[in-house]
Amino acid sequence: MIRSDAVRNRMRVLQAAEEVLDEQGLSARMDEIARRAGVGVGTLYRHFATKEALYQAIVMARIDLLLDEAARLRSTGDPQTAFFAFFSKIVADAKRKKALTDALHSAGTDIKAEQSSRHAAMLDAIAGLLRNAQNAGAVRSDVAMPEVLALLRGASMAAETGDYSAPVLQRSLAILYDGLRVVSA
Amino acid sequence: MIRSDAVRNRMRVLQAAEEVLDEQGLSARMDEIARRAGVGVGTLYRHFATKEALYQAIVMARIDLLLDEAARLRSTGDPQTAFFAFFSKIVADAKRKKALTDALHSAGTDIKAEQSSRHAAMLDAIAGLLRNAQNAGAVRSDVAMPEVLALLRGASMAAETGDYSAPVLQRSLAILYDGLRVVSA
DNA sequence: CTTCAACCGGAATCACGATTCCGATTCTAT
DNA sequence: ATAGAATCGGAATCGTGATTCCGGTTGAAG
Repeated sequence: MIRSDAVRNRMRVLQAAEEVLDEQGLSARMDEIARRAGVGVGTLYRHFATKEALYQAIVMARIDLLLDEAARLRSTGDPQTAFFAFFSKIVADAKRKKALTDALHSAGTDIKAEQSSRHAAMLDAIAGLLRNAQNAGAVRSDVAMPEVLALLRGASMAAETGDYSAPVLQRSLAILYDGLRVVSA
Repeated sequence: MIRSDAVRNRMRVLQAAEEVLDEQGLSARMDEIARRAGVGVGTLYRHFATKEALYQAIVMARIDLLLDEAARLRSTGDPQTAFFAFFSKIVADAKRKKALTDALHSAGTDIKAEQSSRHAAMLDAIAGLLRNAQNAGAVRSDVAMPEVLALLRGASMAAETGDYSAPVLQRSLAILYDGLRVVSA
């Protein structure tokens, strides 16, 4: 039988970790997370063997939400806007929830199994939206995934710094989107 | 009288620091810099009171080079391309020489006197090139500095990760530039 | 060729967080 | 109510890298 307090604490830890990681990114301290969860660090470590593991859990949950959103956009919205909407969604997420960006992209480094599967799913989702948008003539046909990912990464990272206001970010994205649509020059 | 060996060592330290910081960014270790300079850490610290100070020295030197480049472009090249050339120059610099990006931009944080003067000069240089480009009709007139800085920051950060090949970065910038030129949508 | 202040090298010290350990506390089952 | 396994809390421990210290060296001046 699983102890009820263990369940409660795990939930608290997860919630506190999400808050703190979103606010401070990877540099957040374990103490802070434990304190915010009203729990000792020992408890925190019993639930998540390492800071990295905790981080992964949070990030993967968030990626799942994004994947849902992608699916929704693919069916609901029209292909003309779905792609840009999802792009914006990711950037907005990066702005509010720090430390998602690197995990979201991350080329090399040490990727675990589950993590890499989410990663692949994410790439598929983006590729799908891109293809639809291109078929619908909403995005120029000469852009491929690598460029899109690089641009997405840059936009996310800039947003993550928190140095730019929402309107400025909005205008920046608008410029970027114009570039993705344009055919001539 | 300043000892000749002291002068020699200072130069070595500076050179080694530049190499190491460019390769590894802020996370470079002082030991490594000292070793690379063929000097003890003690010597390193006599010349630069802190890692931060050393970092500042390197970054400011690099910013000066960029400022020279900006001046050259403003006089030599035509306004049509000067702006984009400088933008690319900064991004290329970020790719090769890591850990310049944050210092180059950096909104809040603790800025020292000299540092902030360079920072202001940099902003002026970019603003000047942007204005010229807009007057020449090379850049849409409805974009302002904030957006440009945000885009520059994003591009620099993405380049800095080293996850994207030169061709991909090139294509990404091309898309961005198209967005900056476009008038319609 | 002395002298000695400035300069060196690098071991020792500090600082800061992550992670471990273990006695004290609960839960759950009987 | 009671046992005892699972779970707690948080002090102590580790690891990593920046910074300090100080006995030994070395260049410059007389």
